[in-house]
Amino acid sequence: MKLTSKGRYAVMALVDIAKFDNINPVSLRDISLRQGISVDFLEQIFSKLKKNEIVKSIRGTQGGYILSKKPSEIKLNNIFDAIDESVKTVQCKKESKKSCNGKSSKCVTHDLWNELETHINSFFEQKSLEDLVSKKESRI
Amino acid sequence: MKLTSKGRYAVMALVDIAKFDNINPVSLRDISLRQGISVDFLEQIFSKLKKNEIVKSIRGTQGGYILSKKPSEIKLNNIFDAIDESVKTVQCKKESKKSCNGKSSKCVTHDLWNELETHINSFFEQKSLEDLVSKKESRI
DNA sequence: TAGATACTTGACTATTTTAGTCGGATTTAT
DNA sequence: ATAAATCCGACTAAAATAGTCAAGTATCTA
Repeated sequence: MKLTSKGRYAVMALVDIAKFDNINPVSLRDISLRQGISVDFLEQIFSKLKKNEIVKSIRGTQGGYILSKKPSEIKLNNIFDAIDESVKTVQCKKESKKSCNGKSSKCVTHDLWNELETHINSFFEQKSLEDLVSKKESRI
Repeated sequence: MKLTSKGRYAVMALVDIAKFDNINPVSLRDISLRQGISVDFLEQIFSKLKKNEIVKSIRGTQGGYILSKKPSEIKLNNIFDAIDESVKTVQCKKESKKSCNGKSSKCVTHDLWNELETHINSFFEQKSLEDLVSKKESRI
């Protein structure tokens, strides 16, 4: 199991935006420079983030992106869902019924993978952008 | 993030073996028939499982594989480690020091990915083959 | 209003990973 | 001897990943 660059970059970029005041939009160029991610790749990612209302865009000079919610309201699972990078431990959800015939171990492991998926998602559901940003600021 | 077939198959195959008494070796052909996994692919997987002492092999007719430890002593992380399928949330472990320059968000997310890795691994470390097999037997 | 900046969109591509396949060799019970 | 098994390494098709590229549209500023 491994995390993709797309997922990692999405979080990095959003943390980058969250660090700044939400007043001024942050351009992809700035994020690109600070985080070392190509603008073209960021465009792809932000296209989906926008479509799923994680960010809002402002076009034109001095434009960029701002978070569409407060950092505390943006959980990691929202981000991963938005960019189609959520956790998948089984290919076919409907397979469970067919294969539970006693002979196969699929039945047993199917439950296992679902448990695993739930376990990982609970992590993503607990962490918000604010958790990541405030760590840096070390507030009381 | 997703689970690979190799990892899923490895667990399925080992659960299959664990269901039988550890007296008689189980051939890959039998596992193949029961679980619907090609023998050739199973060979690859078992080569590594053997190298990492998860299973023992008996060659020749009536040969096959047996678990080299008790099901309760084989944790999922042992299996995933054996087949190089462990969790990887960061590419480069040594990158952390270089990139923590204050400008980048890498520092923050680096900690996050490590937390995630630990979180997932704790799941794998708790689950043993026995947990999976006994679920089927529904003992008191 | 010209130009620069920045988002928008969709197609394209190289590389890597995945999920196997294939061929042949060796070992061993019957 | 032969059949059933593990062993071993090379090979490959398909999919996913990690981008790149090109052409457009909107908006601010001088």
